[in-house]
Amino acid sequence: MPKIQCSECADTLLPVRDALDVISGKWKLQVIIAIAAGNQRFTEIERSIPGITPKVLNKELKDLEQHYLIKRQVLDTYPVMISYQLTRHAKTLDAVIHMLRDWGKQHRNHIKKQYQQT
Amino acid sequence: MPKIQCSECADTLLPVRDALDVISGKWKLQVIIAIAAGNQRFTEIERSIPGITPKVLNKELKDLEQHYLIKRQVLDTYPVMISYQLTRHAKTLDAVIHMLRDWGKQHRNHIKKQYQQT
DNA sequence: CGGAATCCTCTACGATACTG
DNA sequence: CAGTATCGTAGAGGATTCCG
Repeated sequence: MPKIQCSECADTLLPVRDALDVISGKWKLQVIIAIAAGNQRFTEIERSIPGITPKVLNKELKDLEQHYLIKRQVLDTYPVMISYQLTRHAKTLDAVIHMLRDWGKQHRNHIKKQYQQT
Repeated sequence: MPKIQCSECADTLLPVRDALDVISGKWKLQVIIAIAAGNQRFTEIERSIPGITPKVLNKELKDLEQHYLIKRQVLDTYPVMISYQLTRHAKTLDAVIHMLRDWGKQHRNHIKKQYQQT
């Protein structure tokens, strides 16, 4: 008999899953960082992320837009240009990213130490 | 020409990726929570997580052990029993999980508001 | 320029059954 | 009890080419 059913922690699991959906995957974070760094146009972003293909970038941009993390803007030029920019909502991710980065570093150190001991 | 190359932020990307590797995926967090909740034995954990199969649980447990998040202990009984427990290192994940949960909640609210406006 | 179309591979995850 | 073995599926991501 299980001591505690996990159903009660849906209150934790669901939001965490929501958050992870937004930032996990191979490219999402790199795209966010690329735009945060000042790259606004499709090709600009594409070239700032080595290895990404236009198809994948396109999909990531759409995903991020659906999550209201970036805004797509059609510039009235000829030829038409597209500008992508982070929303205010996207900036609230900063703290999360920093925390993940710090824990990730600590984790890697921990692993290394354990490895040296054995 | 890209304004800023993403290579410089490997210092962020790599640790974040390390952290995400540990907690992303459909089951990792549920397993951690199940063990934190007091389930120690394989079958106990299995029954506390609806829908998980032994094969998948086994893989997750091995992954978590490799990351030094849980410890596998063979109990000297007959028949032999196995006990899984969180390490001290695993507890350092708490802050990360709470942050993800909070941001996830806030994110869901944000989405809902935007949806109502349109 | 900013994509869309097509085809492909690889890994996470699942169902079911079996074993020391 | 604590797993393995086998088979199968879906989706993420990749390579290449083409389009308005």
